[in-house]
Amino acid sequence: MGVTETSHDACAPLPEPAVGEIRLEAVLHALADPVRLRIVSSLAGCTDEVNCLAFDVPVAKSTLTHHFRVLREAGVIRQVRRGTSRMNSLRSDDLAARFPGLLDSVVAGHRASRHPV
Amino acid sequence: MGVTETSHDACAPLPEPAVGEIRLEAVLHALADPVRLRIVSSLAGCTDEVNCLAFDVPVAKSTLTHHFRVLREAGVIRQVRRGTSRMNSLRSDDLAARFPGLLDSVVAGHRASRHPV
DNA sequence: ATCGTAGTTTGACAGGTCTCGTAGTACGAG
DNA sequence: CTCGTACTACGAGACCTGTCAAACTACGAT
Repeated sequence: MGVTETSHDACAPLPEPAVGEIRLEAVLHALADPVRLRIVSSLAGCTDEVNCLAFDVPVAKSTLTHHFRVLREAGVIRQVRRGTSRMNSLRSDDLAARFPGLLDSVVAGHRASRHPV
Repeated sequence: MGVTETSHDACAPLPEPAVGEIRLEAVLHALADPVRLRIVSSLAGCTDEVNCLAFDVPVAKSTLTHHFRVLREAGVIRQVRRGTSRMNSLRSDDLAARFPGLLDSVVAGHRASRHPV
């Protein structure tokens, strides 16, 4: 019986807004937090997926869960279940399609303000 | 006595951060509110200064004062006293210098999402 | 089957934000 | 000087947010 694939697809991304549903205010609000900005900046750096606990932000696990949900529900990131982990990736293409240049300028601005050592 | 000009210059802008002091998170937070986003979008449209009550946002006067202060303290707008009015203008150049492309993409995104009639 | 790892859920708390109405200030016009 | 206009200041209330700890679930490894 091929129930495993239909009932709960282990590789399907968690609930997220469609490209056309992404709201500007939600994205700006999601990016306006230092912890989330740092996460996004990190994600923009590496090309492939990263699990949730791989970020060196000084917050508790549950707080991290909260921030990842805000980012996902705003349409900034995508989360996919992979074993016991959640792999996160930026929705760069979707964001660029809806708000061209926004993500790039934010990430660039964040890097610049964290004055390169 | 020429006290009038030195003690309180009627044309000096109200307290605002210097260009180098503008923080990305503060700007994003300032833009993440529907009322303020609308104000900024309006200001981006007309080239010259606009007084505070010239915006058709559905909020009380005191609320408007609050929003203008948030925008000014974030470094998004400049306020200058002119008679009994406060003339507001976008700090487009300063923002472009510090976070290139940010303001443009936000304003463009806001206009686009308010689906053109 | 047992254990450890990764993450979620819940409840709680402190603090911030948006909103308003009312009262007050500053300025120009008459 | 008096009046109206434009805006600010000061609470106060409702709501939202970021944070944590503790208990829980889901999965893989042994």
